[in-house]
Amino acid sequence: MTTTNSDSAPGGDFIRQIIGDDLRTGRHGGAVTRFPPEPNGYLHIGHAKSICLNFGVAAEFSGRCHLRFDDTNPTKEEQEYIEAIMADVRWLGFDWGAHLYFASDYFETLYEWAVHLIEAGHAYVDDLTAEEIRDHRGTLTAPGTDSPYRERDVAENLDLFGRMRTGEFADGARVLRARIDMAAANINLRDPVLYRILHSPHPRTGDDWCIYPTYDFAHGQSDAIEHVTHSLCTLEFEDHRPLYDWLLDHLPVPSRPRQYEFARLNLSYTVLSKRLLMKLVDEGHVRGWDDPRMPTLSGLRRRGFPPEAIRDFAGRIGMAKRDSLVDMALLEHCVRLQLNREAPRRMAVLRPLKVVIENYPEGQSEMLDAINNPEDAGAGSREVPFGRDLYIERDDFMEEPVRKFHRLAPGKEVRLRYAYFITCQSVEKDQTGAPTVIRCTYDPATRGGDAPDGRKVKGTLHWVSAAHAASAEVRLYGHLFTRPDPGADGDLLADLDPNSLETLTECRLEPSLADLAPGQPVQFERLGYFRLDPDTTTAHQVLNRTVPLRDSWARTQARAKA
RNA sequence: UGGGGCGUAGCCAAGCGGUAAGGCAACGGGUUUUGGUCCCGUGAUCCCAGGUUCGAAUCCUGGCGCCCCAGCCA
Repeated sequence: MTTTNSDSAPGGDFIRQIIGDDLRTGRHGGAVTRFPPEPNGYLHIGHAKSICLNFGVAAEFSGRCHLRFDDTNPTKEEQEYIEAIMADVRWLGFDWGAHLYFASDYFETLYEWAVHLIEAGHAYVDDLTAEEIRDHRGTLTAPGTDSPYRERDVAENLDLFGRMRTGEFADGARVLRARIDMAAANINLRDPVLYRILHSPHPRTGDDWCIYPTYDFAHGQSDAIEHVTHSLCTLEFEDHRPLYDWLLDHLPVPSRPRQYEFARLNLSYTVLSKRLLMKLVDEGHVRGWDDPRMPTLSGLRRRGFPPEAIRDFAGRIGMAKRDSLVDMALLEHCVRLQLNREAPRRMAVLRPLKVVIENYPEGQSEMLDAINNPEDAGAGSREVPFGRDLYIERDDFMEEPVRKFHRLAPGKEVRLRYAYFITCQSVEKDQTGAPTVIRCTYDPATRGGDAPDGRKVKGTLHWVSAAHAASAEVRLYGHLFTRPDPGADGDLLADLDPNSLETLTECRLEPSLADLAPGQPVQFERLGYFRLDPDTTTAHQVLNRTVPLRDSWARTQARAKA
């Protein structure tokens, strides 16, 4: 038995327990799972939970995991999504090897099996309209009534179904239905539709078909064809399991998969529904599926979330059957954990405030050593230029410091990281009273940041040399929504946070950042983790803030205000 | 008043009749040239009520609450 993370119990979650039992008792020789996306949108972090489960289980139980597209509805599916989904799964770190499949690969077999059902009297062609079928279905508490076409004989059903295939009828004119029980308490068993007429070209099969199987008629059979042993899906399919089993019971399938359901992921301050995400994109509330505020894998990737962090997150949230709302803070924690290990440190000033070191010679500069990553001795160090004119963060100066403010203020001494102790001598302000230039003196004896006399300073500030700084645009992201459960009051858009994106255009970076590589995460000391955005050009760097560093000072201040 | 699920700390989640793991968050403390990281510490009797048992979060009965299902979507 393998445990992937510290918090999983010896037996693993209920799914791993079931699979472990099945292998132990010899029910199966190995575990075969599948991740079955419909190519009608982009993958989001909820899918990542399923991907990590399916591929994870396969790896842990020496089995395999297939990537199978559930492409049974050509009116909603596109090649663009197929490619994006494959790229996302790979990026997340999983490999389906040779096992790439499409439900559409099985259309011919599925058709033959439909004929098999008809011949056995288990399916019939129904001429009722969609509305009539709905009316005949009954309600949650009242049984349905049989369609007048339910007793058609086999020959007529066969003839009609064949003519459905050849394109003789218009969309919606007829459907093929399973002949089960119109009075079943489970509505999915009230003669579910198996095939519908859709004169629509398919991304994979083109114009070969004008009838397409429904999800219910394709999924379980596809599992069986691929010899999937454990078909893992979300809770809303629980009601479909009796139908899943019924179909396998009545068809000459080559294997017998079983379906198990787990709770889908809900994450606070965002939505995980392809429909709602598409709405945000279509209505322009975000810039696209890969907007860094989106919970899509492409959005998280652009934002700078490492795939390792998402996998770690998937392991930590557990796997159960109860509805839950996972705290976004847990995801951010996983991101920081990973980035703290791997991201080299740099200095950047997001909201610059000019500092002049009055006793530092004009025109002079020097190089100072800075450690690249205190968490990784192998990361080495670099040189950072220092000079008379510097920039510090506006937040790091207060003319009238509040209690416990450890940063720069008139008369106070602080350390400039890896540089010198400086003391604020005077402040220049504009008409509004906002500081424009801070005049300081430095102590040459504190080069590197240590005072030989042993004196201490409370604060250490990041800084950038004005003469050497590069300029950049930095985009800060917050939650897309203002509340943990957006839309709970019925109006999703009303819960959008208008301040979820803040763009800063006056940022100053230490010169070594000029050759930051595209996929390279970086920590700006005291600020957070950042990564180049694809909007970057040779003339203009754009960085995304992946996630800020934890900031206990900001928390203390917020508490003081409240 | 139909069927299917689920109820353990603010949020996740172990537990599988033997006396409530762990993570996140929060709060306190230590280390610190990032108010970062790291380290230490602080919280529950398990939806409710009965019952079985030497012993119940775990078994039984009855309530209560929440989620899903009436697409020719998946």
